Amino acid sequence: MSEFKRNVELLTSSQQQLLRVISQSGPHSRTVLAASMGLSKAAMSGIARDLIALGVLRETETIYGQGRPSILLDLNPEGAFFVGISLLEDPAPLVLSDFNGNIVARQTMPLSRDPEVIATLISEALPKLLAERTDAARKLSGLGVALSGFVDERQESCVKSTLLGWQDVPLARLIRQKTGIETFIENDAKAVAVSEKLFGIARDIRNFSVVSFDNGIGCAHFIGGELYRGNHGGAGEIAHCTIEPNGSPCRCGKRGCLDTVASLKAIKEMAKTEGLGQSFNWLETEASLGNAAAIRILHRAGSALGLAIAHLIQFNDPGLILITHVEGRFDGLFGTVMRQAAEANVLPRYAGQTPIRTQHVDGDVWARGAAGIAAHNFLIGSTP
Amino acid sequence: MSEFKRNVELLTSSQQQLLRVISQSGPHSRTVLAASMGLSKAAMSGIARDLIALGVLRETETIYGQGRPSILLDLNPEGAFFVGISLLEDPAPLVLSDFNGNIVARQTMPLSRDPEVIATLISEALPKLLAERTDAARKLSGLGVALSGFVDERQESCVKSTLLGWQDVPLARLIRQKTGIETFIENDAKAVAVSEKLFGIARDIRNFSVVSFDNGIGCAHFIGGELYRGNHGGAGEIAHCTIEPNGSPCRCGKRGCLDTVASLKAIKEMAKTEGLGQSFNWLETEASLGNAAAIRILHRAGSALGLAIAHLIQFNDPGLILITHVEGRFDGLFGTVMRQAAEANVLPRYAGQTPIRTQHVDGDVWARGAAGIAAHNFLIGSTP
DNA sequence: GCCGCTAAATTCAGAAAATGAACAAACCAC
DNA sequence: GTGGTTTGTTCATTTTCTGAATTTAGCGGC
Repeated sequence: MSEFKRNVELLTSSQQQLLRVISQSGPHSRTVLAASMGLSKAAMSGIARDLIALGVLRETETIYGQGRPSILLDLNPEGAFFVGISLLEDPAPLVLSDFNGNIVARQTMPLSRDPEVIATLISEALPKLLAERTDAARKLSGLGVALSGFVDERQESCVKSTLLGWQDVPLARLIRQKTGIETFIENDAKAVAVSEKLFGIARDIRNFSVVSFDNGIGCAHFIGGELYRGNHGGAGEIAHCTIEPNGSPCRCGKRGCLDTVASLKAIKEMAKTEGLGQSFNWLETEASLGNAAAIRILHRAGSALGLAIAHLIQFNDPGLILITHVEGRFDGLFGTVMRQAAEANVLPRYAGQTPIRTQHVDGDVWARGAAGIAAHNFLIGSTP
Repeated sequence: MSEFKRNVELLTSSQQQLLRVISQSGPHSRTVLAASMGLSKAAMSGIARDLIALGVLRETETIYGQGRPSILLDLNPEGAFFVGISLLEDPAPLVLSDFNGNIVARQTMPLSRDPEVIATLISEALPKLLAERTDAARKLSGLGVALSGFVDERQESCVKSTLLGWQDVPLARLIRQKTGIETFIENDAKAVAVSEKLFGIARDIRNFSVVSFDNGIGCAHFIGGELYRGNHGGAGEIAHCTIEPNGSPCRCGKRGCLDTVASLKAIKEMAKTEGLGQSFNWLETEASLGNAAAIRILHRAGSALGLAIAHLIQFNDPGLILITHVEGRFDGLFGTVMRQAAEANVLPRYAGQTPIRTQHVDGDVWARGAAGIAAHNFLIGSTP
């Protein structure tokens, strides 16, 4: 299966640096890029020419100003392709993604809890996935896997996954051995953040945090244009920050975690114990009709999430908070209270300074994010 | 006065990169450094030779293993000198610091609120400071100023300082014009963090946070070996995170900020309203003797600080939390409660994983930190 | 105490990459 | 058009980096 392996070492360190700068700061002209890399225009000219010839970069927009117009250089969406796999669903989706995050092929495979079996299933599903786009297969440059749990700093081993029942499973190595493709694994929320940085709304923002709102609450930070994983790979674990001191017990062993109040799962459970319907949207509708219990639940959840986001802003001063969600809505009571709580609990001089965006995403976020992890390593991981 | 200006441009970008890597990751052998910079041992050999000849680097420890022993390369403390000035005290201290943070000369000057006057006072005090060590004066490579307030991302202008009554004051430019020395200004807590990274306990830790416990509570993060300033220069503002929802009003306009409960000033004020002595150490003594009011105050403050630190750990997963303090103690009730609260409010699997160290520092921290800011820019700021 | 063994650091010719200055290209404003 | 302005390219020169061989400095076994 090693015919899919692409030789990344063909790129010089300057070429890699250029890709890194573009992926971190967005498209720019040769002159700007040269300056920001500390190189001469002459050098940049040659590097850009080579990367365009290789099909990795391309010229996009032309910016007209005083003198000769400048031509923006950007990653060529067709320049490299990545496979992304999500282990959060059964069947597990496999996607083939280009450099813009467009999904050009899609497959599924059964989910297993046995790492060896997963590696085998992937290596069996890959030919089917790649058969749809043989041109992309030749430019395949990496494979990423998103899972729920903690991943070590090398993005190689799953340190702990409650969902999968794993502890210290070197999944990336197993898959790399079976497929011959450069493989990295990552926590689900971090994968989504990478995907938003490379493909989404956060393209040219160097510092931002993504909060993924789902049955659990995940979070990941980009700092200085790179994914910040923390010293033990645990950066962004806002779900278990104490938001209601002496609140309800959490499955983590503490009390009053954000997860027990504001996650979709918690909201649904609170609704259930109040004898209300278990759909988030139904709750929102009831709240808008004046149902006191629904209002109470959504208000409590929204304030909790808003307070956590306020802490995030106070602590890290990001340029953007991006809340992604598959289910649910942020245009009702929950979203309004969340925004109000966030505004009310940051320093007044910072209130309104940090945009909080919410974004509805489809069910392929995790797989697309996993592909993003591979792309991020292709771009950033190559030269530290 | 430009005879003090040192030409940094004499260093090639590889030389600067080497200094940066050493300052971020601590001393290492040539072979390790070559690998981590992606260079050949041959290239490293030459670069190291040149920097040693320039007096910027030096060989320190010899590590014996299998084969030829490796020799660690480290910054030469005598390789560059920096001036640091603190605008937090009156009179304002000026220190001349070497690359190890050793203060080799010290002066004071009167404090003013007029930026022009400050620049003039500095340019007048400098010759006195440098006269004590003419050898160091020749190697002077930068000047840093620490102040209480917000500083812009270029470390050039003070965006806002309540203490000094400033708004958008381009202090660094003024000082640079008067003295001819490369000048940077910085927030007090961030300056302390830089100083601990370059000179202190956090030398070879890439990700850590410093909490400065004083009349106010400051905080700054190092991420990826570099000071993280945040998108508006506000990263680390933990003092105004809401720790007691609907708590006492804070001077910032919100309620229940950490600052209103756990700062030295807040503790003293709470003691005052309870009719107790106003010294922190006295409170600790009383608490140990069973004084209920003293216990209550210290317990409340300690839990609040501990909770904020737990959030910090959950959000950013740093490799170290370093609490610096000039006054006060952390070996009594306050410190114990703080540690317990911090442990109790992080994910159980992370509890105990993040060391929390407390460190008593002398009154020159701010000035030394300011010198560190200059050194940090000399090392890191040169090539982004 | 000598002989391999290992790994760090150095040397040096050849290869690779970056520079600088001059130049071509593309647009705006008048 | 024509002058002004800024981007991007070309190419000989200079700087920097690499690769392989070599030297250096200790370790361990006998």
